[in-house]
Amino acid sequence: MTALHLKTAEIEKATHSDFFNIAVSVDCVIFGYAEKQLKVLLIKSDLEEFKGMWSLLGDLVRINEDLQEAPYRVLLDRTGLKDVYLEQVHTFGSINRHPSGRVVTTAYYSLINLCNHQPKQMENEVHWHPVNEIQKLAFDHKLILDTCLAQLREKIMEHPIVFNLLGEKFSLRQLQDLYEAILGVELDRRNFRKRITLKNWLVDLNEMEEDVPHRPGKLYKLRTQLKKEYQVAQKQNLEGTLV
Amino acid sequence: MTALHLKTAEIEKATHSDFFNIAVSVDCVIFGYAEKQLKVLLIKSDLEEFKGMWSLLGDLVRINEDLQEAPYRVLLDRTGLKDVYLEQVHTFGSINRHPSGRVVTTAYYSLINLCNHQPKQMENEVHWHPVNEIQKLAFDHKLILDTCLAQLREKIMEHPIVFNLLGEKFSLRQLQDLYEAILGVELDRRNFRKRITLKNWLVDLNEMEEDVPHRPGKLYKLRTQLKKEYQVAQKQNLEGTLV
DNA sequence: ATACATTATGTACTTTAAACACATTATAGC
DNA sequence: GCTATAATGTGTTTAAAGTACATAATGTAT
Repeated sequence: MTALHLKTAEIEKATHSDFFNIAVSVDCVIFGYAEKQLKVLLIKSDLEEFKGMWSLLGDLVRINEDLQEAPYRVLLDRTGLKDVYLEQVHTFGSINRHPSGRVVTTAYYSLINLCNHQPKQMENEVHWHPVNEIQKLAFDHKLILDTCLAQLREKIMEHPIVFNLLGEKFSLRQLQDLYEAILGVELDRRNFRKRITLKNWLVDLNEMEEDVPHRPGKLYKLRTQLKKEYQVAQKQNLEGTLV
Repeated sequence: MTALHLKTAEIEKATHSDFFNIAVSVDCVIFGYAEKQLKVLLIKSDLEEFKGMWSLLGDLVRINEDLQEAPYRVLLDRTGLKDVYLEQVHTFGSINRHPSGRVVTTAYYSLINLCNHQPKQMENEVHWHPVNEIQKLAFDHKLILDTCLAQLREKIMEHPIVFNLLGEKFSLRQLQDLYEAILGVELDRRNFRKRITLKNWLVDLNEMEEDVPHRPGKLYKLRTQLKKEYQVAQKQNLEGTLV
């Protein structure tokens, strides 16, 4: 008879470490976008075994918080961002994935608007890294990053989620640059425009780009309806620095 | 400073229950196919709180096994099947999802050939249930089932995985019945044939159905190449009862 | 033999995707 | 101011894939 089929009274009598012998953590692949590059927020690992290497932001799940709330807490603590877009991707649980003990970790990726949020990010050895320049990371975090990136790539053509990486207003060129940065391929400008406009995700703002060294493009925003559904207002920043 | 950033020496000094206070389990949504219905293998819950209700097959992850091995062990123990097709879907970790304590569970679905494997299944209050007749289950298992079914539905048109639910040889009608059972919709026979044959998944065996009360259809099998990639030989049964 | 059910195959129409051409509107240099 | 340049905005053409629907072929049952 296995532990899960014990009755409550029995499970309480059992030795604590019989059941609670694996730690549970979350790791966040925090994606940002700047300089036409997809970036990920990393922290210097302070474990001896991974001295000098970079790792994802993560933490143990607390006894009094839901699993799905843990990544929100990690993001709030480390970046000051609230209500970001988060998606669970996969749970990694190889025996020796963490040198300090048995830790099973659930990976989430999040999409945040890098432009609006510079202040808190540089503290504590936390830095943005271009995704395609990352060769290896501490723990199994490179695998986790690759898994999250693959899932992100699969999702972006069907669901309007990349707008979490952009400002409120953007041109189609900016949007295409973003898609190209994520997918790692070049896209045909005319076909891209057609695919996007057919999805009816965007609203033409009847405004033009300003201060660009070429012919200004029209500005668009994500439809309000979809914004509610797929995009999360970054309240903290909206009430502060944002337009 | 959080636990994950403690150095190894420090983590060992800390109280055990500071870190290992959440149990980790796996739950398996075991899909089978019979009588033109998609079925799932369930067990009678023996927890007081869910007396008389059905639940998924699951177990705590052991300290000396990888997370991804745990569902294989559960399937081997409960059904006797080895090398089945398994896919991780999602991890559920709400605080109160398990009445006996804090348990985070990772859900997997598996596809097994129900025809080849009758012997061990009936022991221990384990039964097959038609998926579309299931109203509620113990714990959050109905949510887990729905999540796995949704993921299965998304995957089957792009990846040749449903063949794990069928025997070696099958007619296009049998294959269509299976797709209809999984998707819960009726499909046009002629268009279905076209879509499947365009994918180049099948090999025409130049054999016909036998003992059917109508005109026999051609028999096909999954291409060997794909079988290696997506389908796992059910060794135990292949060496025993199977053709 | 005939009626009937099921398999097997084909055709026309629509939608989607890919490759490519051209006109428009701004900046920059002269 | 004029022109070259570079980016934006809008097409067309062609092929591929998806949908709706029709017909012929092959078996069983009466």
